[in-house]
Amino acid sequence: MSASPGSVPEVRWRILDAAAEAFMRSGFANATVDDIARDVGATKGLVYYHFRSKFDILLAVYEEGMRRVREQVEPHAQGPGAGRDRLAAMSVAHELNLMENPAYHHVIHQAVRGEVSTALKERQREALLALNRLRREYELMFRRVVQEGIDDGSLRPVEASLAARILLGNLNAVDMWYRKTEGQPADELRALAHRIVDLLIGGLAA
Amino acid sequence: MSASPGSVPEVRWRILDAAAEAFMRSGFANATVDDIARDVGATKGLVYYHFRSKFDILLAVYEEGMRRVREQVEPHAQGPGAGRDRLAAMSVAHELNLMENPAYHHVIHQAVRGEVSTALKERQREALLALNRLRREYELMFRRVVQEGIDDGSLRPVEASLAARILLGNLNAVDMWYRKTEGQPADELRALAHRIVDLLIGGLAA
DNA sequence: GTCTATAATAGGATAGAC
DNA sequence: GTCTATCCTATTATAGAC
Repeated sequence: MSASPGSVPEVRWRILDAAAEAFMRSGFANATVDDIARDVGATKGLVYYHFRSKFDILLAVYEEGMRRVREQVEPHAQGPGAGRDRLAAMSVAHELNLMENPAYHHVIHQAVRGEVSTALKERQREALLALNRLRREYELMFRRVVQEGIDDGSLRPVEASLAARILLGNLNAVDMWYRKTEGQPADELRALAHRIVDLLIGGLAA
Repeated sequence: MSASPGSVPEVRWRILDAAAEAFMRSGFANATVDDIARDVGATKGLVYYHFRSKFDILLAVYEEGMRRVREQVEPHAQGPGAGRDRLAAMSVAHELNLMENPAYHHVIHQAVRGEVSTALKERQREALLALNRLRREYELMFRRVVQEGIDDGSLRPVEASLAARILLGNLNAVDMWYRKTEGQPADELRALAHRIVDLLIGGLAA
């Protein structure tokens, strides 16, 4: 498949996917550019033709991962429904996106935890900071909806910032144990996501 | 303070603490033995006198972290109380231990996620697997108590294994944002831990 | 026990052929 | 665009002085 003018060449996506997988498997620092190239079925030369450095690949994975999850989640934040219902819809969408793109999310979490810091050029530091700001805004969106839910009475009057952090932390914790299984039907995934969100919002207590 | 015969020399602890901090700060792979030595106020030579390799330091941190958290949490698993109450007590103890030893827990999480895999000697592979088994048993203890809570009616009849994973995942997610602040009073920590556990077990719903 | 070399090597990055 | 060959730096680990 040849790339149309101005579009992103297909091999770039394959590198991104392979990199996300490798970074998840071994951690960013342990994964080598050779690993990535091998998974793509090529050599280092190709990778360095498309990306300036290993860290720039990480940035691209981070950016693409955020683009995908925002696209799915943000539409649910607005709307006329109760805060609790919007929060649940956002949470399910986030969880589904995570289960469909585990490697991308895993890489984002490594970046947020700061486990990717090597000696960075100014340009790269800036880019990482910008992405972390984007991530922070994404988290604040959850907090805003929690607050709206408290205000409209659909959620318990808890501390919104703490509750939002815990909710999102929990949603993300799934990346510790969830692994995509080949050919798992979409409705099974949806059911799992709903059960998780129900537990988080509804609690464990009888 | 000189070490009594057979006891662990004090400098070993300082190395362990410095290593845990460095591994948390930069990730295991990025942290260098020089970093650790500098934080101890010594040079590499000292570190390699006390540990055979960087990976062996990780193993020691992992082991010590698990020892500390089990010591605090396991006593709450038994006893006559309702499952829900025991689960809450375990969760608070786990959370307090995490907030008091964030670096140790952070390192354990890296190991569980498999972000520490370099080329390992057989001896090291074995040790890592043994610790991961220990961790798994620790998690199963939570699941057992969840099941007991369901059986005695103090918890909702959910899927115990999923609920336990989510609970523990959430408790651990705190390591993403919590940072010890100097001289934070112990009862403030306790209050925070209780609020978190209350949210997790009681849920967000009104 | 602790330090100062220094050996050994892996892996990121680049140049240039094709 | 992609590959091969090579450079080069950072870092683990060791040897030996003190």
